[in-house]
This record gives sequence, structure tokens and C-alpha cells, in this order.
Amino acid sequence: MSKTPTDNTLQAIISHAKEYGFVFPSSEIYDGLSAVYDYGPYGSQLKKNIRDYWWNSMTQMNENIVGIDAAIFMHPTTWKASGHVDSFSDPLIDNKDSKKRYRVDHLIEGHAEKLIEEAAKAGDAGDELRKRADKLIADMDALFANDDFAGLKKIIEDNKIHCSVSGTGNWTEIRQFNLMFSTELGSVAEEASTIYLRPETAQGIFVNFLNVQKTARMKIPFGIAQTGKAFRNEIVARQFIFRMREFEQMEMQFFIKPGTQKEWYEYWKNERMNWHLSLGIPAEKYRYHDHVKLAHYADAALDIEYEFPFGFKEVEGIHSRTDFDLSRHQEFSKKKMQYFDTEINQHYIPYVIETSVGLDRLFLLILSNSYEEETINKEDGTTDSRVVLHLPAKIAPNKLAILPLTKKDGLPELAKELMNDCKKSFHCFYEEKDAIGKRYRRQDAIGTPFCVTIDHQTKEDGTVTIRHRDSMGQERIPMSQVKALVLEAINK
RNA sequence: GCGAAAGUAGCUCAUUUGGUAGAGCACGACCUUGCCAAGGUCGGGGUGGCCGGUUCGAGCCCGGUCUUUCGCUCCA
Repeated sequence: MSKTPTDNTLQAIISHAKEYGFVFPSSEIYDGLSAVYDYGPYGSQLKKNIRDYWWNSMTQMNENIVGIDAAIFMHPTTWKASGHVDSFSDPLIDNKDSKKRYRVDHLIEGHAEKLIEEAAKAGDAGDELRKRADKLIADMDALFANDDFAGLKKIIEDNKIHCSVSGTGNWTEIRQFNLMFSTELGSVAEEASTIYLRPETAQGIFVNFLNVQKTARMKIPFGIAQTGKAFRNEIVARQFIFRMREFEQMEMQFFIKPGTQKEWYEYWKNERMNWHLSLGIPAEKYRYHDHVKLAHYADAALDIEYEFPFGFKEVEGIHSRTDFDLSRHQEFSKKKMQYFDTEINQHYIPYVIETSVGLDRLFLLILSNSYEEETINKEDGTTDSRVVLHLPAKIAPNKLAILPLTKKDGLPELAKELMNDCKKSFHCFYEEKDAIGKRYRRQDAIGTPFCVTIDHQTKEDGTVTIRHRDSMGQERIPMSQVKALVLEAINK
């Protein structure tokens, strides 16, 4: 079986990420752990730079957005209020013949809808069918409330609900997949002490809404930003670091006056896309995907999708969450989650627009977009190749490589002088081993935007050669101007 | 979770019917060199993913298992 080009691209990126210290399989000496990955020296730095760029674009560039860092552990009631305990654990059933998997509630509801359709055709005689459909739904809800899986399976069998693909009623047992990881707080494993690893970071923002609003003296509209780990026990976690069980989110919840959600939804939709484009990613690699079927908390939702080597996939979600979360926390905690608006002299529970990016997905996006196996036509007519990461200068792990042409004649001393000056301002890399061309290629492979070569002429007139990663072009500039040139490129 | 393919050195891969593993690149030392993956010498690195079976003998055959990729499914 031949591989498609896209297979090769993702494979090449995975190999490159491992070989150059960006991403390793977790616990690799023990054969790895499914869908868990570790970030290496350059990977962790790149990830941090992406996170910092996002954080600054939120909290530094907007006077009305502040940050928090909430704990991963939260009071168990948080997840009852958010709806995660109920809707994050869907019982599933498989058809043994077609191998298709269904959510049990979808399967039974689908059958009920079919009964109602038949009832409509049958006219007056359809009353019986309508009653059956209603009873079916009522029975299902009752069984769900008691977690009675055996009873649910009996419903499926009694009603002769069949798989739409195989047409058979040959079902497996119903199984529950709880997508939240749980553990015990305290040394005694009692029911009451069960807590969850957060499946999203957003709730840490909602429960702190009043703390933040009061202490930072925020006035609506304002936002709270947070980055941090979240955990989901995905049934299927795949495609490298795209879907992991432990992942990092960068979320900003923007609190607004009820009734203004449409305009703020549009505002953040554009704002966030512009942010992505500011990383130099071509616009045609992005698209919006509007949600038709909305989550329980949203009145509008869309994904920003990027064309990965394996197709268009979600990178960021923008949700109009209404006052669902704050209302639910008010209900469950019995604490008022209201804001007093001095402009209209009224209390209200704010509405929320959420922007939520997967940091690991963004990392993969940037790696995919930057990775190039380039063929170079040399002056003598022969061709050469290089692997280069066209990382934006502002997020590249190394900003500048300082390379003395030889390791003698006092060139290393001059190079280290420059190194000591520049490393206070940004990440530099120093190397005197191997031929200069080889050192250039190594820096290309990890995406270093600039290389500076110290040669014999430097000793005479204080100039150096600066080499640009993408064009491979070189120019001669005074050594004293190197730092300013790199800083300008980073801050652009 | 189902189906398909794969797993040999850090990376990319050889080893064609079973006979105790090689190359290129990478890595370390030294010599020569000095502006786009230079040359030479020497060296380190693999219980062939793991476990078991068949066999006098298994990287190769068989079973199981783990991991990865692809398709389906799932992704509030």
C-alpha cells in the first residue's frame, strides 16, 4: 500500500520533532504511553514562546483583560454545576455486525423520532405510535437517572432498535466512558473525597469571577485570561499532539452586558483570526466552521480551523456562552454571581464570550506551517537540499546563532563578547564546531532566524556577516548593530 | 473500540528461501580546513518494541501484547 503525501508530511514532522528535541513520546523507554507526549529542549521553549505571545496579546495589549492561574483541582460541585458530570459521560453501545458505535441516548431518541414520523403518516391512527414514542423517552430518562444500563439495553432489545448500517440488533453491552479523570483527595478513599482533574480551564475563571472583578476593579466589558493544563480521557486520542489526554488550553472569557453578545461574538471572531494571521500563517490555510448543533451552554459557536497535513481541524473555539455558567454556579453555590452596572444602575449576571485555543494544537499548526524540505539550486548547477523551519522570529526558540569562522586567531573571544551582550536580551546559541555550512543547516532545522559569523575581517573593522534563515542571504554589518537588528525582528 | 499497515543504531533505511546484524547521515576525539550539509583516521552506540511458541538454530514462521500511522467511530 502506497503512502499518500499527507502521511509522509505528518511522519516527517514527527521524526523531525523527535530528532531535534521538540517532542518526544512520553515514557519512551517503556514503549511510550498512548497519546501522551513530552516537549524537549527546543519544543518547550517554542511552546513557552507561543504561550507568552498569546498571554501578552491578551493581558498586555488589552487594558480590560487580566490574567489568573487557577488550580487544576476544583471543588467537585463545580463539575455538577458546569454540566460535565452529566454530559461528559455518555453511555455507548456497539453493533457487533457493523462495528458501528452509538451513543445510547441518540439511538433511542432516533427510534422515537422514527415512531413519530410514522405516526404522522398514519393520521388519526398514529396516536398509539405517538404514545409509544413518548413512553420510550420517559422510560429512557428514568433509566438514565438511575444509571440502569441493563434496563437501557432491554429497551433497545424490546423495541427492536436496529443498527442503520447492518440492520441487525446484535449489540454489545452498554459501556460508560467517563471523559473526566478522577482521583481521591486525602488519604482515605471515600466516595465524598472523589475529585476530578479539570476537563477545561474555563471553570476556574467563572468561579473566580467576583474575586477578579472586585480586586482588579474591573468594569464590564472585561476579560479574564488563563493558560493551563486540562485532562480528558478520550476514547480515541490520536494524530500526534493534536488530540492528547493531557493538554494545555489558552482561554479568555470576556464578560459583557446581556444583549450585546452578538456584536462581541463578531468582535472576537475577527480579533482572534487576526491574531493567527499575525503569526505569518497564510489566510487560505484557515477557515471558520459555524456550529449548527450547539452545546448546552451556547447560543452561538464557531471553530477556527486550520488545514493540517491530515485535513482542516479545529484549533480554536469561540463560544457565546450566555449566562449559563455563572447562573449555574449561582444556583449550586447559593452565592450571587452578579455584577452591578453603574451606567444603568442595575444588577445582572453577565453574558460571556469565550475564546479557547489548544496550545498543543497551535504548536503543531506552527510546526506544520513552518516545516519545509527545500531544494536549493547552487551556482555550479548542482542541487542541494535542506530542512528548514520557517518559524516567526518572535516565537523561534533560538533567535541568534553566533558562529566564529575558526576556533582560533582570537575569533571565539570576539564571538563570546557578542554572546554575552546579546544573551541578556534573547536566546542565543554559540557553536564553533564543524564547517560553517553545516552549522547553518543545523540552525535552519531548529528555526533560528539569524546566524552571525565572526571572521578575520571582524578583527580589523568590527563587522560581521549576518545570515538570514529564509532567504539564506548574507549581509555585512557592524557587530555593534547585531543586537538591535535581532530585537527589531523579534518585536515586529 | 473495530479494520488495515508498520516497529531493526539518535534519524532514514538495508539484511529476498530461518544460520547469532549493516550502510548513509547524526554523535565523540584528533589531523587538515575555513562562508552554505568538506576530507581523513580512530571511536561510542543495537539482548532486532516486549513476552511466549515452533525449531538444533528466529529480526525473518506462529500466537499474544504494547506503541505509532491511516480509515471508520468519537470529539458536549
